[in-house]
Amino acid sequence: MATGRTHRPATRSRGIPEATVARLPLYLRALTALSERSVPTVSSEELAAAAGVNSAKLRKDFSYLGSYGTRGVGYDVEYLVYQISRELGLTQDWPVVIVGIGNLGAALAGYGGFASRGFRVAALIDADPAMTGKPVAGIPVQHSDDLEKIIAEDGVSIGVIATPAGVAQAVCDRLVAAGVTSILNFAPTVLSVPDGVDVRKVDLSIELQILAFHEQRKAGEEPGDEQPAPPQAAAPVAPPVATRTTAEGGRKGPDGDVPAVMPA
Amino acid sequence: MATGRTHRPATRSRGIPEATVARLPLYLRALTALSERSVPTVSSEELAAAAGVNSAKLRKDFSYLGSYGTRGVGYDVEYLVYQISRELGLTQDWPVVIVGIGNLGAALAGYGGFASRGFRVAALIDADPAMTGKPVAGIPVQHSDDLEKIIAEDGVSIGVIATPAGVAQAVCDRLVAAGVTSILNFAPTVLSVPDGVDVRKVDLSIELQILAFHEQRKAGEEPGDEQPAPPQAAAPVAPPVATRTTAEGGRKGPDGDVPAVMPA
DNA sequence: CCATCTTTGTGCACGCGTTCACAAAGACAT
DNA sequence: ATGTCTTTGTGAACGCGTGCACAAAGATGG
Repeated sequence: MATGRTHRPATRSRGIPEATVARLPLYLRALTALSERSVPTVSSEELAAAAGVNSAKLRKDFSYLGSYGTRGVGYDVEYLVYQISRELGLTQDWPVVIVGIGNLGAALAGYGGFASRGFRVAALIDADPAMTGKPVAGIPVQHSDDLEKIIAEDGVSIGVIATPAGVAQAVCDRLVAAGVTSILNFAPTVLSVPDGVDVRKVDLSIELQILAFHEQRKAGEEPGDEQPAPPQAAAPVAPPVATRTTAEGGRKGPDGDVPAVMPA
Repeated sequence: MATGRTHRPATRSRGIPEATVARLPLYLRALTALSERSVPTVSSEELAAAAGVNSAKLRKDFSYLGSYGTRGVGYDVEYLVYQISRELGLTQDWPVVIVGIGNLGAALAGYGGFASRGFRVAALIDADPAMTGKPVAGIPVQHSDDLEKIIAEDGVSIGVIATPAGVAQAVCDRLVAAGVTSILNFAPTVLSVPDGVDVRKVDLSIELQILAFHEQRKAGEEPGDEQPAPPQAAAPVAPPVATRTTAEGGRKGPDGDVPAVMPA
């Protein structure tokens, strides 16, 4: 879950469970694909398979939206697409600003997934004066000095942060002060925001580390249930004492950040 | 959570809870920052604040790793960095291949977060012959014909998919067949893999849609607890009944996938 | 050596999320 | 109409994750 809710009691009084909300986009994608193939109806079983979830879960998810299915038949594809779109707020236009037009920011600007679902890139913002005016993905980059003005004029409420970690919090603060209430953060930092502002984070490094954990476990299992990890109690593995834990022959974390070893 | 486990019973016999594993990288980052500032020890309270979590949760998380703290004092920063790194498997070298060197793939190739934590970009792979040999982020792109060879030679077990959705499953299949057992998927598709292979997905579009949902709710609340969404009970929107949901209107999306609104 | 103070480690309770399993609802054929 | 068959919608049980609150551990000072 590369996500990170920040507060909010839970799911709201009579609302839809958070876990369900997170799956709705998945269902929507599968339904849209069916819609394009002109499939009129689908059963929970079929749709669940397409979305990669359990059919019981899918039915329960839909039950939170209302009774949109027909027993013995299934769900009307078009109708469901509409209902989910409406529930997610995709029937309205959401202007989005992307701050930090480096490699990643540029990739995001050109990402088709934005435009295709009600999201509109209202502006690209970067602090580098050399970037100002330069078109990226067909949109001219604007200087961060104008951040507040841009947000106010376009009524932007969603901001995407693709800046270096060091300035992410500062950018976040300015976005929030300017009126943004939802933030998608790609910078590897924990952002703190006032109540009422939602933050979701996408962190490539974290995802990789989670994969590495499972990968390591897989490798360590085959041999025969070997002791997964010497509880440090003993003396083995690089007793935190002065060792150099390979994988770090003296490399240097670009943004300051090394595997690091340890003196007991 | 932009994540997506695919199977696996839960957390493994005597292992660490999945939720905890997902937070370890977060702690590691905070600890690394402290380490660079030469802070010797830190309390659960301080570290929790830095990582943006609850201190009780943090202590419980660490308890799964062992008793690495000292009551009345806190945790030894360097020692904890080492323990977490080891637990996550970051003390070893993980060669990674990135498939699909478009905007996103290039951004990933240049992302510092990779190299900084034991991950090494072993190869960049793209199907476009025009890309072959061209250096991206200092690494020459290789043609996808050589995918199997590359993976075998470098002993790659982690693959990153940054291709268009249409070919993601095919690429995935090839990666798995070649020996990759962990995949980080950026393509907006549900990948199906055999047991034993882990898949995590990062989907920008989904994250935005979740934000839009909350944003819409925030907007709809102020007015005075207004009915958040007409429950459709009424007569409006296309009652699923007879409505033949025709053989499709004739809408068309870029990569197959449209906002999809609906004939009221 | 004892008292006090800080901070960890964890037992426990609670709530969310998942899954099973089945009754109810409706389509469809006869 | 009636019966059969399919598929939904959901009650109930279970398990994981979270957070409280406190006892135990150890540091520190006298």
